[in-house]
Formats: sequence, C-alpha cells, structure tokens
Amino acid sequence: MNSPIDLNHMQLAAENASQFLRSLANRDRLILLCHLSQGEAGVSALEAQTGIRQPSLSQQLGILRREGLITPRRDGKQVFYRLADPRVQAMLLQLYDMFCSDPEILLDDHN
Amino acid sequence: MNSPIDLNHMQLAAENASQFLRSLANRDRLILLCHLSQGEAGVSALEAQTGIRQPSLSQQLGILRREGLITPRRDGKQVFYRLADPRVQAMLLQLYDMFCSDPEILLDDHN
DNA sequence: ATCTCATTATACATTTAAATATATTGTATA
DNA sequence: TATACAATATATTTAAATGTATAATGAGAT
Repeated sequence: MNSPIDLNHMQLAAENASQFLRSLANRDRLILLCHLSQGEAGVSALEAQTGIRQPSLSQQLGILRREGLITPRRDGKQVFYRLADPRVQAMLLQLYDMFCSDPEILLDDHN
Repeated sequence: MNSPIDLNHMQLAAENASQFLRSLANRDRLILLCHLSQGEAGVSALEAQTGIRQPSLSQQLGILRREGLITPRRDGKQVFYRLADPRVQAMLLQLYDMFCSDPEILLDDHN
C-alpha cells in the first residue's frame, strides 16, 4: 500500500465522495431530501411543507437533479420528484441518528 | 407532526448536519480524516503521506480542529492529531462502502 | 540568554464557488 | 390567450479554496 496508484485511487475516491457530500451539505437541500425520503413529492407540496420559496426551491432541486440524487416525473403542469440514488437514503439514516434522535445533540454548538 | 415546532426542530437539525457535512466535504480534509481513522498521526507524517503542502495542510487541520472533529497533542516540536468525534468514524465507514469498495463506482461521472 | 533550525500555525491576497433575491422565461392546461 | 406551475437567468453577496509570505513554538547549540 501507499504506492502512487493507491494515492491516486484514494484521491479519486475522496474527490467523488466530497462532491457527493457537498451536494448534501446545505440546510435546504437536506430538508428536501428528508421529505423525499418519505416518498415522491410534488414541487408545490415541498414548497408548502418546507417554506422554501419557489425560485430557491427550484434551484436546489436542480442541483440535486444534476447530481443524480433525485429524478423528476412530470404529470400535467406538476412535477414530482423522488430519490434516485440509494446512497442518499443511507446517508440520511446516518444523519438522522447523529443529529435528530438525541435532542441534546441539537444544542451541541462548539463555538 | 408538521407543526411549527417540528419544522424548527428539523431546520435546526438540518443546519447542524449540513455544517458537519461541510466540514467533511473537501477532498483534502477527507483524505486527512481517512489517515487519522487508522490512528493518531503527526503533521509531518500526514504531509509525507498525502502530498498536501504544509500551509494548506495546517489550514485544513485547523478547520477540522475548530469543528471539533480532531484534537491535537503536542510532543516537543511535533504535533499529533487524532479523531475526536465518533460521528466521523461512522461517516467514513459509510463513505468507504459507497466510494471505495466497488471500483466501478469510481468511474461514475454523470456529467 | 540568544541564535538557529525544525516544525507547525496564522495572515493575507487572490481566485473560485456557493448562497440569496429578484426578475424572466418556459411548459402545460383550460 | 390567460393562468398555474416550475425552471432558468441575472445580479449581488458571502463563503471556500489556493498560494505566498510571515509568525509562533520548542529544542539544541553557543
């Protein structure tokens, strides 16, 4: 191990992983993904449930869509989204354990 | 559910989680954390192993330290770091499964 | 104590990317 | 065409990354 090949391999994996993490590393996108983890949802429903305003909502959905994390389905005027990458589910479960299950940890502000 | 309290609760959790993810969402920081997941390591060893140059390395270590993800130990001129947040281990394991185990997924570039 | 070197951290300037708000455009239905 | 719904464009602000220079800290020598 620690050959140049391994280093390159690791750097490539780290690059992919960090890009994936960046897609999730935003409050609004995380909230949207949480809602979608409950099943398919329409844009206007997401707008109502999250309070995120339409243009902003659509931008975040666009980011998630371009990253391949969600996928749209059109039905007339409406567009419905659902999760498209199983890694998202796994990550959301992990994050739920870490940040949502124990209320004390919500106050954990180390600044 | 879906009361204002739940929304606030979710927003707070999402804010905390997204901050945590942002700390990880960087190639170099991820590589450093991977090395540290194998055990304590000195700064100069990390520099040699990763190829990250000193000022940059120290800045990334500083970010991880201020976020509470790693903690330093001084021994003479040298400084050794180790993981300080169990959530990092859990996340690294997950990311390893997702991005390092199956070589095919490394080529998964959806652009 | 001061000088010097090795090691690590911080400051600063610059570039690049992400977030946010407002306005506009596209697409489908009536 | 008019209206509802969603996406994109644009401008602005804010944050992150990157590179270069400088400073702090500790150990050994003089």
